[in-house]
Amino acid sequence: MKMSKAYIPTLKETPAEAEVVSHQLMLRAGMIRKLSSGIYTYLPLGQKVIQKVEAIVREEMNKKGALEVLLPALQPAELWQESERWDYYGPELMRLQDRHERDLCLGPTHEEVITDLIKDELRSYKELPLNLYQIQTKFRDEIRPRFGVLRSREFIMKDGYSFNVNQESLDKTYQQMYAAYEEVFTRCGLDFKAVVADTGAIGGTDSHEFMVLADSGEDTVVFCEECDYAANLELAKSEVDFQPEVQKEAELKKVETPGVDTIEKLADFLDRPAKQLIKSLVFETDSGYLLALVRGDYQLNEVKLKNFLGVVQLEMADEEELITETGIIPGFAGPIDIPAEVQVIADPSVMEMLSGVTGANEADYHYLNVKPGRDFEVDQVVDIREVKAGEECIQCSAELSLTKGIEVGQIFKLGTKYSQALGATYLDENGKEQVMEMGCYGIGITRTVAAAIEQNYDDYGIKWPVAIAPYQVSILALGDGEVLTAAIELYNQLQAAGLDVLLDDRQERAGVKFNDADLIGSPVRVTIGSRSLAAGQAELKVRSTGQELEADLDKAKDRIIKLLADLK
RNA sequence: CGGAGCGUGGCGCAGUCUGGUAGCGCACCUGGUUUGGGACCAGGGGGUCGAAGGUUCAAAUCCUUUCGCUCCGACCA
Repeated sequence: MKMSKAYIPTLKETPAEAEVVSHQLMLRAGMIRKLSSGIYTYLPLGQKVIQKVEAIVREEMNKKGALEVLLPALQPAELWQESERWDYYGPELMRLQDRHERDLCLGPTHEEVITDLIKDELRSYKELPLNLYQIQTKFRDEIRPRFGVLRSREFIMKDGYSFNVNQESLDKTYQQMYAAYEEVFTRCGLDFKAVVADTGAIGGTDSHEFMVLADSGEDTVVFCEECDYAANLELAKSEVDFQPEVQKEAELKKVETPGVDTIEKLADFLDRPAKQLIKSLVFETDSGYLLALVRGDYQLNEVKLKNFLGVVQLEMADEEELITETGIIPGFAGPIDIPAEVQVIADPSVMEMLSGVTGANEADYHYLNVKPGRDFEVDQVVDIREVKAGEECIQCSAELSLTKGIEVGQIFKLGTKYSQALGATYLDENGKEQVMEMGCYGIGITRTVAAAIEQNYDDYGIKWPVAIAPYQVSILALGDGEVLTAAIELYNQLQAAGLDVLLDDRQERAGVKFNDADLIGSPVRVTIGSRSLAAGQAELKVRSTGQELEADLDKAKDRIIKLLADLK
């Protein structure tokens, strides 16, 4: 592509609205423009990168025998009511009505549609397993779109769905997809980790997320320094010795603690470390109130609690209702002498305490010397705390670390959740009707593009990994006449060799061209000016490493091809 | 939804407190000089000041309502 003919509107200044690097650079490099909150237009350069990522995904999916389909984005409410997600999915689901006032939604994911298709078409075990995928725009009415394309309301996603005869077959497909995902993200040049993940609103049993490691990530990944254990913080477990150091049992004692309604204030007020306090949090569930206890120095992990309770929604109790209905006062809540109907769930970290501190369920009072079992009973002891860095790995006892990640893909074993609800069954060898086992496999295409930038940039712009660079080579013609002729000659040679090449043939000063080239971030930059031309040479520079070298014009093509090959 | 902030030419902003001819930088167009890391000179085009209503002789500026956008939080791929 010649720059003089291209539409790549680069920006010198960073738009004020862009907070994260990928958002800033995608705007500046002329890849995207915002239409509305969380809704973006992809300009030619952005579209080209998307197509590169899609091509890699297609290849790897096809290699595993998955088949591409195109599914409706607009879907009838009935389908979602059948799977009960019309209610469960919540306000995130983009809903609308047609002129007949029929309820519809814009698909955030396609389990319902695909299962509906399959249940009518597939009847025999002989036709299974089947693995279908789609790459298309999906919609989520995000509460707060942010970070540009990383969390938008409209985004491109690859979603795959497998239908298997049994668990064993599903396991096999799942493994294949896991392998395909590793291949996809490796080929995209990303530094990533596959981690054990929560299944959330999609549901199912096993799940892994593929996380691109970047500081701007919204997820926290827990991983072992020694073995292969890696999990999303939402699910991560650790080994911890909760034996209290020098603590003695003593008689329960109520003390006045005016205005001390947080763990921090309490630790300050009593001059005790948080680990000697018990944090009590009150939630509202379908079956009433629930008191969750963790040691003061831990954070409650709501996902763990939700999963234990088997609920999708979990709300902190409304203060006023809580006080009138149970007498529990937020800030001074505790497990001692609370109404029997309030369920008490404690983290193991609490149970070993000999002399803790809890709220007294009375404004401005706490209990000292609290001992679980003696002073209060708990209904369940469950791991509901958030893992902290430095704790022991549950697999090998080595130290755990935490890092930030951007989720670019997730795979699930759905089991029979949707096939059951929507009636996707088949006849087995014995002519008996069986429910299909399903799996689903997603990759955020547009998010992957942004994640790649989050991992590959410097002060001057993007440093594209070769495989997904919109153009592998940028040629800067610093002049016209012979210089331009030589540049076009090399441009033609490289294109003939199958490369995507961007030729800067604009009537611009050198500085402008250099800066745009750095911003757009082609892996290899070639400069041809009167100086180098006089010597019969072109100057090559590798964007990622800064490596510079000169090549004779007649050998430049081969040098460039070799450079690119080495970069992979 | 709670908290904070912002809407002035394509982009970045000043002007708003204290009402009085709508400005600056970048970008864009024309001509000239320049030409290896975002040139210079001269000339030029482009703005319902987010929208509606009100106060006033007079509103970007004051008042009311409303819409949009961004950030923090809850939530989530």
